[in-house]
Amino acid sequence: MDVRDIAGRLEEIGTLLELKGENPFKIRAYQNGARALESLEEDLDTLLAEERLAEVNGIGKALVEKIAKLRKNQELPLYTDLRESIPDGLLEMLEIPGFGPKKIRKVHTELGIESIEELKTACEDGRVAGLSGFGKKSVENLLRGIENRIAYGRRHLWWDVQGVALPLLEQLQQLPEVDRAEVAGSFRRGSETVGDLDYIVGSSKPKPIMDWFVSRPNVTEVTAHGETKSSVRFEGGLQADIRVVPDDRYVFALHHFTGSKDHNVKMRQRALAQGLSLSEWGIFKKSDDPGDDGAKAYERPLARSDVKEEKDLFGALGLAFIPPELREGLEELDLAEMGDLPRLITNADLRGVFHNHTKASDGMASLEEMARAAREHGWDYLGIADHSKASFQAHGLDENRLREQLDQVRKLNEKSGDKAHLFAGCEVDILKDGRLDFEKDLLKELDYAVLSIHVSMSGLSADEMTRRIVRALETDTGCRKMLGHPSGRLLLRREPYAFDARRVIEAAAANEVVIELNANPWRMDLDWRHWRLATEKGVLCAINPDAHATEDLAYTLCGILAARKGALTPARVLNTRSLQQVVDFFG
DNA sequence: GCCGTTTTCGGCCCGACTGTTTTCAGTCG
Repeated sequence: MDVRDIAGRLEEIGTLLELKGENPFKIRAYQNGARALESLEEDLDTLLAEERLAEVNGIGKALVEKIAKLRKNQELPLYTDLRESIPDGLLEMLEIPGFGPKKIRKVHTELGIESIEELKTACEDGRVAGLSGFGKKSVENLLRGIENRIAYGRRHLWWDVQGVALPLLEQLQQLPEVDRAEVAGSFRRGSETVGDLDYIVGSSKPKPIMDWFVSRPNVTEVTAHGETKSSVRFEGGLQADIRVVPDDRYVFALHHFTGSKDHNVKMRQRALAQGLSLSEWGIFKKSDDPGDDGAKAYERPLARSDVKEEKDLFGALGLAFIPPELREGLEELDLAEMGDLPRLITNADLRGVFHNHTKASDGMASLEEMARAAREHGWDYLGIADHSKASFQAHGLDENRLREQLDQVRKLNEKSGDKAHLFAGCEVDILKDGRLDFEKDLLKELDYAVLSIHVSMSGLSADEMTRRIVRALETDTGCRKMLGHPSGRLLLRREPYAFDARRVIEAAAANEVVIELNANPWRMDLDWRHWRLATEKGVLCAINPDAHATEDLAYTLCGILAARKGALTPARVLNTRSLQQVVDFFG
C-alpha cells in the first residue's frame, strides 16, 4: 500500500473504533496518525528504514508497527477483526446526516439494528422514538436522511454549483447588513467537484442575514438556523452553510474555510515555527507576559486590525498572497516565501479556443454561428474540430465531408463580419491499435488535429492504452497535433481509463504535441494534478471548451480554474497567443 | 494511541447548533 492508502486505512480503523464505542482519544490518535502520514515531508520508506517514523508528531511506537505492516501489504489483525465484527450497514448509516457513531451504536446495541432497511422500519414502528435521547424530531430527520441519502452524499460539478452559488453570493453582498461575503471551500479553490457550499460573511448584524438566507426560494430544507450559523439544502440536494463573523475576524474565517485542510496544516505549522498560532479566530502570539485577565493573556491577538485582506494574513507569516486555487498543500508555501508564485492564467488572457463542434457532427450550431459567438466572447479565433468517421454515433465526418467543411471554413474566413477567424481542425479518433482515423494526405491539409479516444475505452491494460496513445502521438500527420481529453473520464460518471500519464506527457513533449485541458465541466481533463509535470517537460496546453453549442463556449471558465490549479501561466497556454502567432504555430 | 513531563500517568480543540432534555449529549466542521 502507498502512503495515501495507509492513511486511509488508519482513518477507517478510527471510524470502526468509533462504532465500537472505543476511547475517543484513541480514535483521534488514529485520525491524527492518518493526517500525519498524509502530510509527511519525507519519504515513508526512508523514515521506516532509518527508524525515524516515530519522530513524526502524531505517530508513536504502536502506529509505526502497524504502518510498517501495511506498507509490506501484511494483514492487520486489528483491522480484519474490526471489519468482521461490524456490519457494513452500520458504516452506511454514517452517511445519514446528523446520525453519528454514538447514535448508530445505540440503535445497534439496544434494538439489534444492522442495516438501513431495518433502521427505517424501526423508525416507522416507533421503536427508535422509544429510545432515550431520541424523540419525534430525531425520527423525522432520520427518515428524511434515509430517503435522501444518495442525493445528499453526492458531489456536484463545479459548473452546476456556480449556477446556484454565484447569484446567491451577489444578492448576499447587496444586503445592507453585509460588510463583505465570499464563498469559501473547495468551490473557491476551483475543485472539479464540490461537496457543499460555505458562505463566509463579515457583519455585526447576523440575525437578518440568517433569516434572509434560510428563506431563499430554492431552499428545500433548513437543517440549522442559529444566530451566526445556518445550514440549508437547495433543490437538487446541494447543501450550503453560512457563517457570520465580526468583520475583524472575516479574513481568518475566510482563509480557514477555504482550506484545503493540507494547506491549513502547513500554514499552522509555519505560524508555530514563528512563535505564532493561526486559527479561524486570528493570529496569536505567545507571550511570556501574563496580563490581568489570567491564562488567556498568554496568547495575545497579533494586530488583528492590521489584517484587513487575505494578503495581510499571508504577509504576517512572511508569505506572498497565495491564490485559492493553489492552496492544496503542495509546494505553494515555499513558492510564496521565495516570491516565486506563478502568474496564473486568467479568463481575460484567452484569445480563442480550439476544440469545438458544429452541426456537421454532433453540435447544435453552424460554423458561422459558432464564429460569431466566439467573437462575442472577445476572442480572435475559434478552432473547429468535428468528429471523424469512427465516431459514427456522433455523426462523424468522412473524408469527403471533412474536405467540404474545410472549403466552407476558408470561404467564411474570406467573408467580412463580426466573427472570429476559424481554424480548420478535426477531432480524429485514435483507433484501438493507436492508428488514426484519417490518413496523412487529408490531415496535412488541416490546421491541426485533436487526437481523441472514443472507441475501445475499456478492456485494454494500462500498458496497452499507454502504447496506443503514444503511437498516435508519434504519428506523422503533417499538421499540428493536440491530445484531446487524455484520461477519458466523465466526472461523477465514469472513471478515467487506466494509462500512464507520465509516459504520455513525455511522449507529447518528445513529439511536440499540445495537450488539451478539456474545459467541459464533466471532463476537466487532463487533470490539474498532472500539469506541473507537463509544464516541467515543456508541454504546451490548449484550454478547449469542447463546445457542442454556442453557450458551451463559456465552459472555458472551468478550464481556466483547472489550469490555475495546475499552476499554468499564460506562456504555457497556446490560446493566450495572438491570431498571427497561432497561424505561425500551425505553420 | 500519542505526548510530555512537575517523566510512566493524565490529558488530549472547540464553538455552534439541534434535540431532548431541564443542564447536556451528540454531530459537524
